[in-house]
Amino acid sequence: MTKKITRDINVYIADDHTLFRKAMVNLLRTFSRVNEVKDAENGKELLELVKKEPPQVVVVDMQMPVMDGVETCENLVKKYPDVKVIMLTMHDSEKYILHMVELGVHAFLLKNTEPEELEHAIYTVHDKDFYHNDLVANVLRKSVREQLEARRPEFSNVNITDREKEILHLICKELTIKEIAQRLNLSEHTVRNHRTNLMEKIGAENAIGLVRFAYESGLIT
Amino acid sequence: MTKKITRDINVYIADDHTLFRKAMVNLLRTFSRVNEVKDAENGKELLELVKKEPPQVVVVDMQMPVMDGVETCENLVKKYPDVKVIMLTMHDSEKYILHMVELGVHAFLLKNTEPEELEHAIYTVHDKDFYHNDLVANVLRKSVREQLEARRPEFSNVNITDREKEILHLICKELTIKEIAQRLNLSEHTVRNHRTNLMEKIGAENAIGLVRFAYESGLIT
DNA sequence: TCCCACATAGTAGAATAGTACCATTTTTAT
DNA sequence: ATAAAAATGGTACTATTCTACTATGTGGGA
Repeated sequence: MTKKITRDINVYIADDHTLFRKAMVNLLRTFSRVNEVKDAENGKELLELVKKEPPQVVVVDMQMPVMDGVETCENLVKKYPDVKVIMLTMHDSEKYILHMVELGVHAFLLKNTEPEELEHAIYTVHDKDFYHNDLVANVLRKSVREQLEARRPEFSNVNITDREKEILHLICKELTIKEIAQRLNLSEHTVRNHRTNLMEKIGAENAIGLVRFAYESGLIT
Repeated sequence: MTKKITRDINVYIADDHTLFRKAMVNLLRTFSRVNEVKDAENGKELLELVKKEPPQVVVVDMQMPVMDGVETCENLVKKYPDVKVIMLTMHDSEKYILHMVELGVHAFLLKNTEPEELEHAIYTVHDKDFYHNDLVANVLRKSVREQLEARRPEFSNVNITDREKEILHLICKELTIKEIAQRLNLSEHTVRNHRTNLMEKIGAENAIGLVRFAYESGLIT
């Protein structure tokens, strides 16, 4: 049986920088298994292209005006579950990557990767659904392990008392000071003082900052 | 500069089946970078060996009497954080793998993998801390995605406009209405209306609820 | 073309949050 | 036992949020 490489993958690319985008189009066309290549200036254009004729793979820049990669990805995975999404980015920050994986991105590549890796990624997402490079794999592993840490409610830096912690929880539940005071059988003054002290300790400008802290420190999940 | 392969890795193996264990010892000795190889019948014996002279890598069978791989692993990563642990198993069940990663295992291999993969895994955990094969990577990814599903069933169908999203982001940054209005060159009234509409859509009692939504829906990470 | 969603802007008043202090009692740690 | 930290309650004031409406221009979809 002869081994014949077929051009079996259509790839669309979305990036707002024309020069980069056109260069990518040319590069993609040199990949042996890539068949048709189309390009879009932003996520919105890309969605229109996909609507007309869904490709096997799309390559999306995360930073775009009009409709950025995140939003585009959300739409794509929801409406076209068979289209594999490869996200390109300059940020290797953990937050972004984790969020992208949660959304359902099939590969996550930094813009300084070698063309060979992109080619490999395209074939892998097409054949096996997901391309695992070390970048993503390390983030995932760290996340899973940190979850374990987060399960025991200890704060890293700031020393928050039990009472403060209790009140912070209730604040995060959208309770007002009055409601918290009632629930805990305390004076409103007391609750307000606790909240003020919390803001002081955490360095928050307002209650919003408290909630942010609660989420980011893992107190709330 | 000449490239010389040094035998720089000591490997200990723990498995209760003598035949398999001894065969593994022989196999390990054929690996070009493996230096000393010692073997143990169970986790307890292994820990004693490690205590005397910590190796770079240990290979542990998950199913063992006396002290099984899980318990052994817990002990090892706690007391000897520099020793890399490769877990061997017959089960590819998700639960096991996730748990092992949480505990801090550095590689997870099925017993039917090729010797070459074991060799590669040993070098990788030694040089880069963690060996990511598809088995583990897929489990991790699935876990991360399932978490997302678990924490937002009801938030999915809210339709938030671009402007609202933009303002929600700024609210989460602890900006007041006044500050947001200034930054976006809008009337304070407009910003307030957007926020009110957001609260309506989301079903929030106050700004706290908006921030919660932003975090729990993954808008903010 | 007509309608609707969206973004924009407004008024006015009630409710709540936030600032800046101080005082007392209880618990905890040295 | 004594000092420190935490929890409680207070006054007085200002700032901001929240509610409940109305209204206009614009762009996209049926």
